[in-house]
Amino acid sequence: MHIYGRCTINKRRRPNDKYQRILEAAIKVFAEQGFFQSTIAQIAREAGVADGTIYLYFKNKDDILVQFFNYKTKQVFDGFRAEVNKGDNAVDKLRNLVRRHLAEFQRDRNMAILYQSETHQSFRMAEKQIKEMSNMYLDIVAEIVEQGQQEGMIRKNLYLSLVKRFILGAVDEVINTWIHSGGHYDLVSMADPLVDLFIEGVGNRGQST
Amino acid sequence: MHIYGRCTINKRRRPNDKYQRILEAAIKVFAEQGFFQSTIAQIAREAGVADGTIYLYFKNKDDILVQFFNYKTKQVFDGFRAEVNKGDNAVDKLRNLVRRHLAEFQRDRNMAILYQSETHQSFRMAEKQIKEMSNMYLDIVAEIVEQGQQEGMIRKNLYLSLVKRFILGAVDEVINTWIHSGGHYDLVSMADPLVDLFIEGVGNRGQST
Amino acid sequence: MHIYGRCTINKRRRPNDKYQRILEAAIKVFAEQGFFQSTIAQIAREAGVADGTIYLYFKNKDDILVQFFNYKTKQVFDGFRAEVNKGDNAVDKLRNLVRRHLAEFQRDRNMAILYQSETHQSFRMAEKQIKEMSNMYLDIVAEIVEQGQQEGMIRKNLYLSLVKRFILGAVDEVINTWIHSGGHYDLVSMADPLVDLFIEGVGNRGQST
Amino acid sequence: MHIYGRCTINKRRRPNDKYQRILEAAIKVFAEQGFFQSTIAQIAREAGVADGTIYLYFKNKDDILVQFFNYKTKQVFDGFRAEVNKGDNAVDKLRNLVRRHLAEFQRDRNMAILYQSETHQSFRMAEKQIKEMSNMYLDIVAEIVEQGQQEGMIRKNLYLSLVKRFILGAVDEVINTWIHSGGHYDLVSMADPLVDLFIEGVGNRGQST
DNA sequence: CATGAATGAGCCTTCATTCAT
DNA sequence: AATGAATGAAGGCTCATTCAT
Repeated sequence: MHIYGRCTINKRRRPNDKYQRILEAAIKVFAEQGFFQSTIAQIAREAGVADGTIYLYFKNKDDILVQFFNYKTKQVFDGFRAEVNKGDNAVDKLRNLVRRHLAEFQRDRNMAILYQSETHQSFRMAEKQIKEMSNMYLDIVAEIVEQGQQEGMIRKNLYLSLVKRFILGAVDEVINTWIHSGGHYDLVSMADPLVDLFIEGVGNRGQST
Repeated sequence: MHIYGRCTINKRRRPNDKYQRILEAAIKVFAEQGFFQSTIAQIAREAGVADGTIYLYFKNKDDILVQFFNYKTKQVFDGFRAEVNKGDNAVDKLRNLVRRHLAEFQRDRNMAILYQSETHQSFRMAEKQIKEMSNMYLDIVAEIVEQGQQEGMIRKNLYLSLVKRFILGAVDEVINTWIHSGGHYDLVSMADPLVDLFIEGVGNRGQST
Repeated sequence: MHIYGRCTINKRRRPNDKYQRILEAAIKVFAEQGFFQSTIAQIAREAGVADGTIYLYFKNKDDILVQFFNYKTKQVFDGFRAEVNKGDNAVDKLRNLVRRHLAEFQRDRNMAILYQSETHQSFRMAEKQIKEMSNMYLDIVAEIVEQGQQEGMIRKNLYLSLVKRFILGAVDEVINTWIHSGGHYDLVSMADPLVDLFIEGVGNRGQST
Repeated sequence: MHIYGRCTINKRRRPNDKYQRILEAAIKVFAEQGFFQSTIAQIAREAGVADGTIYLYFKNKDDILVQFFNYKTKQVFDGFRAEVNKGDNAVDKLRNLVRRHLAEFQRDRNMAILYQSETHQSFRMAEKQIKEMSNMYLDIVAEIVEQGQQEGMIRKNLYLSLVKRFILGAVDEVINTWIHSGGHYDLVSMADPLVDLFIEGVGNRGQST
């Protein structure tokens, strides 16, 4: 009995470990070579397991990508809302969102790379998950903007759904550039200037030059 | 006599025709299924030629993608500069750029899809071409911004390289959303509101709410 | 305990088995159709494995040929030296060499065919291995001849490097003829008459006719 | 009648030129890369004609090889007989044969390479032609040997069919070595020492060392 | 006669997935 | 649970051959 107890403890921990290891390994390999150019064998080697073992934790290759969005990315995006709520006003909240977004993607570069790649495909493996996450993000932005409008910090004559994309797109591209430049500079420091651009735009409002 | 005239016309057009037909077919197939999930056989069928014929015009599968950037996309981007120059001031120029950008990508949706996909990969087939084109775009934006600063329409305390990404990213995301929503609305109509956001931001500058 | 012993035996034999089976199958197919006209599918069918399995044991099609020379042929040629050493004098040694040569090639007709084919190509897949083996053979012959010269059984006014080719060539051709005639007569019985020709030549030395 | 005469002259010369050019080009390409690794396109380029033109003169790729044996090689071998007949006695004739053999193969190295390759294949494209030519050669040798036996220069207790292979094989191997060494030395100078070996063998006939 | 663009059958090789151990 | 050998379908690419010009 106590013999099996030991096993059970191991079983609940170990497999989970292995799930994590495989997922992380896959993210790394996918990030480096792209999903279709990565092989199960490469992921297995990176994870230090046998090829077949992967199929004990994932239905198939596609499923790894789905799990990436379901588990890894979801977690990150869920953190956004909490972070946003720490802000007092709309601008603070937006700043928190952008800062956290950049921070998380900087913290896990492989995730950042894979996320950027897969969300910009035409035929997306995890369409549902991506749409969901993207919508969550856009909803947060929408809420912030609407709150800001009520607070008087954000103007009202805005095409809201465009504003959402405008903000997400800018952040995305900042990340994308960071990725393709090798990721050697600090991404978070872009947050404040970026939010400033969102709020103020580039226009000169009548001040002297 | 005039009989032969007809023939000559045909003869000079044919080879070019086939290159074009294959390239267009490939762009369509790539756009629909992604580069790696597309097969030479599919492209050939779409183009109405035999599989082997493709290799008379392209070195290999990868080369088709490179040619896409070298030929199709390059042409589009080259048109941007001319369009920009038609503008009188910086804001006009920016508006022209964004409008043309959206118009071209709307005009050729498959190109838009493929361009968006491939430029956001981590391992990019046509890295050189993409970098070149991206830089050209960013240079144009930079020139516009600098001109705007001299004209007094754009404020001077700006992190220029961030502004470039900010603008490109927003446009990119607008296109991306349009693509994933099925491309059933007018993309060009987003140009003016978008440029407005670039210039004015979303902030409320002290007017009454 | 002894239970595992059985398993170990099986486990250690299996992989080797498949390597052998594929190699033998390949030799047979190559012998029958020639290297370039043979397909991986044919070899796989002959070996009773799937096409892909071949690539678990061989890098590619060319590698099978290289392994043939590295493994199969090398082994045969290594046996020559031992056989030669059993002879007392030079003529005995030569006789042993030729006899063993013919015997081995007769014993494995497919090997004989493949060896003859590939060593006479202009562009040889396994150039290095072939050169090495050929040189080993010629060296053996040279040693025999030199010993024979010291023993006084072989005359001294000889162009040694020509003698080597003279002997190897004659043996080769005897094998070649045997192959192309269907291999239905005894090859080894040619050894003694052949060595007699090497030693005595065809000339009539003044004896009465 | 005379009408056709004119045409015949033209027709028989011009096409013949091209036929020759293609055949020579093919021999060169085959010699360099082997039959199966050579392409019609390579041959066409080497001959300075279009791919399709080759099919006006040859039925297919295989046919080029057949024509090589039918035309090129046949011609060379036919010359052997005439050369042999110039000899007075058997040994002279043998010397003439070997000398001419080596001379012809030295004169056209590509022919030599191709001939050696193809005659040693197991599955031979031009089996009939090769057998025929080989037999012609062996017949000549047989005649010489028999004549020599009558003349008393060649001993009678010989296994004739073995002697034939013995001689052909030695010459073949001398050529083969010459080919694989780069063909930079004089092949014909091997003729006399080689014939000496045929006649005298390597044995020491009782003379003091 | 000559051309060379077009064809499409065929082959090598990869790799996701399975399953006996 | 874990393994990794085995599978075989699928795809990129080549090239002998044809045929309209």
